Amino acid sequence: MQLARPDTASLQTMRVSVVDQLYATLRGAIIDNDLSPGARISETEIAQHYGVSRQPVREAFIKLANEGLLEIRPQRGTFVAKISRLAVMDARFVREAVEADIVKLLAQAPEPTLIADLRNHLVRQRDIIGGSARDFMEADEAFHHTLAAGAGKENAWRVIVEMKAQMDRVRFLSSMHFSVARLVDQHTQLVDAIAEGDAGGAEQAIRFHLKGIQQDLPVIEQEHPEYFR
Amino acid sequence: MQLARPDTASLQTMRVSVVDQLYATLRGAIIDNDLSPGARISETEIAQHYGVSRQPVREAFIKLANEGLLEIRPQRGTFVAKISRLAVMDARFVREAVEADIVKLLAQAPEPTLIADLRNHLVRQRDIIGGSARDFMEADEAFHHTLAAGAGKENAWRVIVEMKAQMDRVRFLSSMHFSVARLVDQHTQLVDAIAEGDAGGAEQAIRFHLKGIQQDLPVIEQEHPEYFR
DNA sequence: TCTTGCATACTACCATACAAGTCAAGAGAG
DNA sequence: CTCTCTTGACTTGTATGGTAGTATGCAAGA
Repeated sequence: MQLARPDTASLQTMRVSVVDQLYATLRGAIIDNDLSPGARISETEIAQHYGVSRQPVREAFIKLANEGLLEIRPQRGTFVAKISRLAVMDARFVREAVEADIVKLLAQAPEPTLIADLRNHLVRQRDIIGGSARDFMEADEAFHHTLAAGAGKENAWRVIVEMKAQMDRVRFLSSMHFSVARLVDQHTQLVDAIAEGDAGGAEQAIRFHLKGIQQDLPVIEQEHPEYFR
Repeated sequence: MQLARPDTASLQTMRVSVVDQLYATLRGAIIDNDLSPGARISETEIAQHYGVSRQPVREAFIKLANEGLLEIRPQRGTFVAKISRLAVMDARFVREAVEADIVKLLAQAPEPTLIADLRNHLVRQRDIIGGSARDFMEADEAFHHTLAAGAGKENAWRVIVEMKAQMDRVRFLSSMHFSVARLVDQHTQLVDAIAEGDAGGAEQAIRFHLKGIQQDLPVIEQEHPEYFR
């Protein structure tokens, strides 16, 4: 993975600060387990690797630490945060609470254009069945984002994205376990309930859907105990 | 407000980094409206004021910007974020969703020690009636924190704290409007419902309680339009 | 064998210097 | 007077140097 160098970067890309590029790159690497929980990384090392100074690296580190993805131990080093069972479960809890209220809102006043949009997502998701886990995770994120955006809760979506980061690390590790088809079925039930204006059914569907990780977590913890705190 | 200087700081206080001290100080100043929405602040200015270099100030700024309390405009300046009606409403929405699920959990298995703890909070809150708004806001925060902690959702509480920051700025401005007695009554109804194991009642109580800001917001926006985006 | 002291090589934290973008005031031309 | 351009004083972004705290390995001693 190569970060755009100042000299090679054109004027357009200069709009995005070095910090933001580093942040996005490192965040993706952590979630995709390219940087494994517990791994040690240093400001100097990353700075040299991408050909930038230590300062923007440091600031990217701070952002990731705020998100719970890095652990900065003063004068000791910086490490990819090990997965905390409690942190994942709490993230799941928050996400369920927020998304439940979102789909209730949607079901109380179903908009045909939104329903159509969601059904398009479902079609795309079915195409992915049997494909790569990475592709499905992206499609899944787009689907849930559409739900939040449809309810006019873009700011709430930001919260969910933060929570998702914790969960997605587990998701990625468990990508060989979960059945994409089953998840798409759950999405379908959710959309159906929203379309019918069945707020209770929609709430039940999303809550059940988001409880899925509760089954994966213990399995992953047993398979990769070194990734857990 | 004076930041501890390195030479005066004893060995114990050295544990807290300059960044964290600045962050806490500035955050409080913003919420208390000492730094008003739209106000311009610069890294250099703050650094000189507290006798530190620009770097820790900058990092504190970044943290506050991530929280939506500052707006950093590259090469232009840094400003206290104006209050966004949508951001406040979304923060309220997220908070209601999360706290609703928390109190449902509590009501499903009421713990006598927690109930007693909550009732102690209520007593203290009644003592504050007629007192300063600042005192009540602290007591209110402690009460809601006890709810989250009682459900074992400390990580969820962190999310709420972030959301609260947006709301508290409005709260502080509207402190001459709201009736502390009414809020304490709502807290009492909530605790009663939890104690009785009435999950539905507890949920209804917290949702109603947290909708209060919806009445304050338009009033504040009319009184201080310059604070809003 | 185990402990203790110390040299050494790291680390992140903070200070400082430089670079680059923004904006407004003012000089100068029309 | 009005418009344009330039200049310079800001701003934040990035680079680099210095400092104190921490881990580690080794040597000396119990």
